Amino acid sequence: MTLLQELRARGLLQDHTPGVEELLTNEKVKGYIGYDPTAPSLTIGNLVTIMMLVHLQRHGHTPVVLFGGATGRVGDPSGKDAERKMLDIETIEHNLAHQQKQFQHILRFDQGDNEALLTNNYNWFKDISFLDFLRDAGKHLTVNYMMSKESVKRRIETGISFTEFSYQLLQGYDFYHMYQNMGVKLQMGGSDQWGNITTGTELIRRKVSGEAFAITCPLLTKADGTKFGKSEGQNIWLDPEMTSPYKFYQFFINATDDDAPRFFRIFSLRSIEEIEQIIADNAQNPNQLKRTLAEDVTKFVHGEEALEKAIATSQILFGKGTKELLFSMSEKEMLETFEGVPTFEVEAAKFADGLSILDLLGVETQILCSKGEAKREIKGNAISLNLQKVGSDSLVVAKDDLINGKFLVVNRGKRNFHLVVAK
RNA sequence: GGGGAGAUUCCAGAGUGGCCAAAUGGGCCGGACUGUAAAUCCGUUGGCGUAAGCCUUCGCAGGUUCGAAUCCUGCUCUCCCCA
Repeated sequence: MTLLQELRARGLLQDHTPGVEELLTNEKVKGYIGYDPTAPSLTIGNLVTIMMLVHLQRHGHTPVVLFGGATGRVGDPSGKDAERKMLDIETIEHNLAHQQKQFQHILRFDQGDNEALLTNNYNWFKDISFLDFLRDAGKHLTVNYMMSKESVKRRIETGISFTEFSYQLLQGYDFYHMYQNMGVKLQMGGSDQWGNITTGTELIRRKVSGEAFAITCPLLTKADGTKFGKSEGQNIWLDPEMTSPYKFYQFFINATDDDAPRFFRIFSLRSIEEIEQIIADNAQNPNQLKRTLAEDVTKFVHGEEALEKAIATSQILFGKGTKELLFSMSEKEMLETFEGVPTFEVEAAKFADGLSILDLLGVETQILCSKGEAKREIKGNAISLNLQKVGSDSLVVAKDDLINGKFLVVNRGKRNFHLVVAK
């Protein structure tokens, strides 16, 4: 199976330039994807294109990660309705360092003939003067050509700064530079990047009569049409400090049934044959499919050990968990189980003569925003303490309610757990 | 440059002197049903208070009034039309 066939089978192929198939069968190719350091961590949304790099490498080619240390300072208009906020340089450097670490878990950087490479376009842009750039890049493409791109057209009415307008030229220059200096012939990315990518292939053609190639993947959406990658309005990050492996695992468990097969094809490292087999076997059992999906991805991103913990926690919280079980757990077990569950500390003394449930929820912790909200939620039967529903907002939490004398498990709704630690 | 319209609670959008913490829809959150899913139905959606009630909120700053989101003045911003 060729790379292209594999990407297609996995739902990771939207579009490609002619001749890619031949290129990939005839030679070992270096292919890159650019990532803008606009956040301290990569997100699960980024993971989609990262999978393209993973498969590229698994097919014996060389994946190249390009960090937009320079272009991240400018902002890509693609898919944006409004001008983007600029980040300061310290933030960008900081983000970049973090993202770099994450890639080291995901791609293989230590493997002889096709180890992954990593570079930063600041390396070359920092030495190019504006005049040089106008001569070397700007001269070769017409404004008419640049304006014909969808990302630009969409913004012509509402306004686009010269800076964002120029973005495709910068990205195109990246491709050109890497083509010339690193032998990179392929650029991949989300389908929203098609315009920017082809600016690159065009620049390469015009400047050096070279031929470069592109592959894009569809933008991943959920069955309900909303953007993939957020949970309760929050981003799912790949950094375990920012999104715990438990939450990460839960993100997939909570996927809509209809999405599970698609997600599974995209994110599982299993062979496509095995994937299809598992999907077929679980046609009547979507929950099992989602479990397998969640396990595969969590293991891939966070490792075996983190996965085990995420599963253990999930089982206690959603499966066999009872108040009695919680009280039978040791302090160590508690901490391990609830690692990754949002945790709040409250002074132990406050429990000494009883702490009202409203103060606990709305004042002493940020589980809820206010006492008013706490009252509403309790009235709505949403709050549980140590896995038992709180029926009255006049409940007082005393020392005896603390597991091991220091823990409280509070949940709001059936999915949002919190750990309160008395200190 | 001239003329017009507008800025309301997360969003859209009612409200044109007291009955307005502000209709309705969407979203969010929650409940029921299920399977930690979707769909559906239901509830909630500024803060404090057990409550009566109090406090903050309708672009910003003043003013009129017993009382203003609603009236007046100035300011800022947005949109539309003409030039």
